[in-house]
Amino acid sequence: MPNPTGATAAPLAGRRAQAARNDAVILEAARAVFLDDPKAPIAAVAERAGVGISALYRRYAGKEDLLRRLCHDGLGRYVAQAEAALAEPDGWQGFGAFLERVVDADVHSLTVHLAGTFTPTEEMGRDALRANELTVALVERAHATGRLRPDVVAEDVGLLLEGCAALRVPDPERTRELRRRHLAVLLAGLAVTDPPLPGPPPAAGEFDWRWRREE
Amino acid sequence: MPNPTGATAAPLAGRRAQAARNDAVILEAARAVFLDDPKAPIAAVAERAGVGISALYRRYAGKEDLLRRLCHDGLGRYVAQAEAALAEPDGWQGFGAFLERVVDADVHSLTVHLAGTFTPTEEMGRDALRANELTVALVERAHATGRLRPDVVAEDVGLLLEGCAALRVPDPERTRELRRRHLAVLLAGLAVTDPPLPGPPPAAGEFDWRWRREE
DNA sequence: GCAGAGCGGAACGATCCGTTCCACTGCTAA
DNA sequence: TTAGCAGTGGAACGGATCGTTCCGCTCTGC
Repeated sequence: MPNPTGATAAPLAGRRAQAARNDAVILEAARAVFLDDPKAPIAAVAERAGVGISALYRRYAGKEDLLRRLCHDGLGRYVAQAEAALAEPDGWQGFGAFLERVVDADVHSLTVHLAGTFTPTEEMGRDALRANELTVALVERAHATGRLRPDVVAEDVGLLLEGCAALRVPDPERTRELRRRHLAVLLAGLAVTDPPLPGPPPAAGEFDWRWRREE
Repeated sequence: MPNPTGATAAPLAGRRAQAARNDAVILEAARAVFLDDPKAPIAAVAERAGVGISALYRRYAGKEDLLRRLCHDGLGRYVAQAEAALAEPDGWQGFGAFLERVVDADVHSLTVHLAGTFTPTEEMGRDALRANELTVALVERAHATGRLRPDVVAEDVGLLLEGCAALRVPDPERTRELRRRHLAVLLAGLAVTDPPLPGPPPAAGEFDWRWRREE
């Protein structure tokens, strides 16, 4: 195959420009591939991006490095969405909109499902902590509106997201629709009702086991 | 193998007894292992059962055969639970109890998550069809009570189960508790409320793609 | 022109895993 | 008592997968 990059530089580009373009293309491809299957081979990323494997290894020290970057990005998105939600005037609506956006962007698959496949950096730990704080604030604010049933805790958010992220059909757009439907049921169930939830609520750190280094 | 000499009949002893015991032990181990990880190696099953690999291959033609058996078992459980639920007097309570039992027994992981890893038999097709019919009947009956929001369809059940089955922590007992909590939220959300669910409901067969042979 | 950045993709080595195979054990039937 | 064999444990094999390296090529920036 003599033709190098699939992305033909129509007018003028130069090797440097192509490299810069590949930066984005590869990252996007990696996101799509690992979102679909967290254990996908790295070759799949290269193929999806339309580049060779070398282009990948020029940018990342290895698979773990790429995964770490992806996961960190996801964490950043989560934090950004949470901050945006906290800026909304209505606490309950902000809470719902936050969940919807996170589910839509499949941020959960980028963070939790990728965790454990690499050794986390300190900065990621800090970001994870910040994400946690923001989630707590989000739930607190929702509680303040009186619309959220009182026995819901911040850690429940992880449960909801995990449940939504599990829904998956071959068509991505349809997946998004089904997840929204599921989330709508969940949100309806989270609104104030009479009977309290059964069992002790998820404790802090109970969903962190994927992050812990053990085997 | 008939039992010729009237000496012993009830308490099988010796090699025969071990074999009979292994039948159950292996099946149970397989269930536990593949429930935890649908792609687990077959050696893990043998190890968990405390037997050699030969003991496994004496009973099943191969991995696919074992998986098929396990999945078929799960399908049977689903059908049995559905039939039991249909026998309950209250349609809404029966619906909820059915979901709870299916989630508790992790039947979903045994059926849907194992599908696609083997070529299904005709009988499994028939059972799957029957499971579908029962689910429809269950939802219909729940609707008849007026407690279930009208825009919920039978295929939504798959969504709920998928969402619950996705919840998982290292401790199985805790996993069960968290799933119950999640299910309680979902059930609360399924009760009658004002706003209709967004998007078209999941269509029939939309979740069958795992069953289809394609790649 | 030319040095080298950037790239494609074959090749390599390390696992991993399903399956087969063989030696061994201790019932069971004669 | 003993020959035969059902039942078993586990090493060994062969195929597949995948991360990573490496080599030769192209084209750019100077």
